[in-house]
Amino acid sequence: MSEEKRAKDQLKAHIRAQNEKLILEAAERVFARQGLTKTTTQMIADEAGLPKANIHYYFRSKKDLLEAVLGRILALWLNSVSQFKYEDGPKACLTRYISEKIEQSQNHVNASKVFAMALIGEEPYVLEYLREYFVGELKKESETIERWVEDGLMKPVPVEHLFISLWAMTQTYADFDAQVKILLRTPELDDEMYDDAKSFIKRMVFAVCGIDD
Amino acid sequence: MSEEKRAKDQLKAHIRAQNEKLILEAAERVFARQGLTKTTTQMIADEAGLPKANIHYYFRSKKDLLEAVLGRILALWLNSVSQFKYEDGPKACLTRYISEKIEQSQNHVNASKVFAMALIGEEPYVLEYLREYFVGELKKESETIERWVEDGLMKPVPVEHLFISLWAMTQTYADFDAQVKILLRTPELDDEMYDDAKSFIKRMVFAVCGIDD
DNA sequence: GTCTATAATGGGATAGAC
DNA sequence: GTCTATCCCATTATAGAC
Repeated sequence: MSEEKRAKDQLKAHIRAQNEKLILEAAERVFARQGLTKTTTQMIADEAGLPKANIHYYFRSKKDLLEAVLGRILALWLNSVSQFKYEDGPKACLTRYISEKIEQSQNHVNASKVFAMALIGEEPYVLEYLREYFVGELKKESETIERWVEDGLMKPVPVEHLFISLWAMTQTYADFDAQVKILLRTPELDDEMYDDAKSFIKRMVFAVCGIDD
Repeated sequence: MSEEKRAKDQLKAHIRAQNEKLILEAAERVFARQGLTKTTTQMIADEAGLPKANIHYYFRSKKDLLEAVLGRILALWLNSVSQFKYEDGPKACLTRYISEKIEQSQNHVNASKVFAMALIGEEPYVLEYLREYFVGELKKESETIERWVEDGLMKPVPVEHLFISLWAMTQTYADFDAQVKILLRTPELDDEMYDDAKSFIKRMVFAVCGIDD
């Protein structure tokens, strides 16, 4: 009997995990397309191919669902960008960082937009995360950069403003892709355009840091 | 009689102009704080100190009101940034451009946020404007830069990406000020911080363009 | 031109049958 | 765990008195 129960529980857990994933992915797409408030649970249900009541079965409220979506994005953000390693030196680390950030914009447009919307709307959930994790990350990176500066591997730069600029320049290709497409006169951004963005941003950053290109 | 009528009309026009301005300014603030969709006409009415029906008297629909707000912002955007002049040279023009863009972020935080929200939400009204005016502006600036490059006053740069980066770096201080404040560990952005941003962005741009600082 | 009261709609959430 | 039907509330918009 207890074995039968365990099997049932496993099945239930599996169904739950599968449906939650389905809903979260559908929600991310709809939130990105429609904006956080304009999005209705009905739209998410339609996108997921489920009746609306099921959305509320898996996520108590729309707010809970949004926070779950944001949670996935924030975890992704934290894991998809490498930390600086002193031994690798500024050129390799900055190259990798810029490449990864642009690739993030390229491969996770929806996630980036939802994050941007939440940030511009000052969602407490996102601000809390920034305070908790991002400030700490930045501090580590700053210390590495300062050692590079001391050791004459690069010129001194205001580290906070450098990172603010790096995020702005890389994420703008996802968040404001509509504007970018208009300016580049293209219906879609292709690999070459992202590569051009990467190269240009690297050139700027290397130039200001006094790193030979 | 016709004179009396004219006087009345003038008064009416004055009242209309005054109230429209009051509503537009209130709406910009609320749209920036709450987001475009979360904002209700009731909130705008409260912010303006008027009953809700008056909002609809002056602006048929919420959509009309949003477009009127965006219209003011777009006009401001177009007028508050100087065009490049060949004779002034790259250093003076880029300096002025960056300063003006940062000052725009500093002095019109709400306008910048509403614009960003409309852009991320791909409001047709804003996209149309970008296609109509911005692409043309950019083309003029590109031509000037290309002449500077030909005449050896600066190194060649991919002009579209340069402008995308310039807008991203300068507007991020308004649009994502919540993030900037967290990273700079400050409750409010002060003049000194905006000056630091200006200096750093100028350094980056001069460096990549090969202009002596 | 101003304002109260209300119509009309749409959306979040849930009860309860299956 | 799924889904239909429904409740309830917030919101846009307007009618109509002043």
